[in-house]
Amino acid sequence: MVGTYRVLADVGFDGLTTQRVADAADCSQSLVHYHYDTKEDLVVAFLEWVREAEGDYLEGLGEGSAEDRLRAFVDLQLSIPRDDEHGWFNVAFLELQTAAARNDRYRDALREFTSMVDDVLVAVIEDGVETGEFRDVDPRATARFLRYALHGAVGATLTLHEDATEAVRAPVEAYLEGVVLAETD
Amino acid sequence: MVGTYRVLADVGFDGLTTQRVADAADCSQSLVHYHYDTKEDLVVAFLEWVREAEGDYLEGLGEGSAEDRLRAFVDLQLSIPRDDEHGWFNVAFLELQTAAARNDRYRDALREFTSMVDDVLVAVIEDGVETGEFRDVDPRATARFLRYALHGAVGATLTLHEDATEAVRAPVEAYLEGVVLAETD
DNA sequence: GTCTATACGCCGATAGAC
DNA sequence: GTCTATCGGCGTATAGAC
Repeated sequence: MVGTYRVLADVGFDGLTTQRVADAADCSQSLVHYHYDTKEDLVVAFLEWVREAEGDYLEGLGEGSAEDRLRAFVDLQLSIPRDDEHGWFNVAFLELQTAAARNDRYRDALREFTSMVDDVLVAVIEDGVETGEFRDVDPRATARFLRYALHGAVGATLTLHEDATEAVRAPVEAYLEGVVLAETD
Repeated sequence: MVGTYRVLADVGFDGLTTQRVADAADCSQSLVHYHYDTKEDLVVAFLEWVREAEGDYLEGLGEGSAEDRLRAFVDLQLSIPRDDEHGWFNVAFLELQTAAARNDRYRDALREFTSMVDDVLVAVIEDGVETGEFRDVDPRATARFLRYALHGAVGATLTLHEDATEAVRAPVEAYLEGVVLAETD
């Protein structure tokens, strides 16, 4: 699994081969097939393995107020670096998502990621609405809109090298203030 | 070029091979290489070819007021169908975008698409700001935020089969009313 | 321009020894 | 569990005839 992560970061999902995973794990290619019958099995197992780490990652939102946690989420998304191993792995993760369009098993596995994110966001927004920090927005719809916007920005940064993660900060702020956060004036 | 389009829609960028393009164009594989030295050349030429069609596509925004044209853009993006040839081609286009992360030539070609979209959107928003239909928002930042949000939603619909294009309509409307459109009350 | 034939490599997966 | 060896297939690209 660790080897798979490195290979994905190195050469992308497109370049993921059982031989490269074997090299990264310092074993023979056939041993990879001994543990995972097919390459598809390997990938699905990897996605389940990495999902647990993702859970911890989302814990990084901390405690604080609903507004703090929402802002922490935005920062977390927009702070994905472009040139280190983590960034390159995220590129591979985007490749995997497009592969999911034609592969049911990948799609099911990846949907659990997005629903995990949504659940966290929905909880934060519901909390904010209840305490009066936020306006009376639809938590689920707002969560998904925010997820899509940030995902789109991160994708453009990682793949097209747009300066999206910076450029989008102000508009996101405008959205939060104009639609989500309770008016303070 | 037409054959390439069909192949991409059929089997995706991952499944794009010179042999399949040859089959779709009803010629031999070597003839493809006669016209395009490498597969990469073929893809770059294809992207330039398809960009012209994209220009016409964006003309579909029509005339109308700035608000009408902005809404037309949103509808245009959110009405991409998931199961016809056009939808599958868009999936392949997403694959191509992720490939751009590791390929300079693809990246340059694709950036021209996004800057084309941005230019159209910026013009609409500038117009709206001038006429007073819109508030005094930053046209470029607003355009990109909107592009990212819609792109994220379309991507999730096409790849993960989320019902994003529907779910996002209300939040987008809330964004337009709460941030972009001039207050009418 | 268009073809057939082919070189050459890498892929996923399996067989079989240890 | 782990290895080496190997099969069959498909990928890009090229050579050379017409």
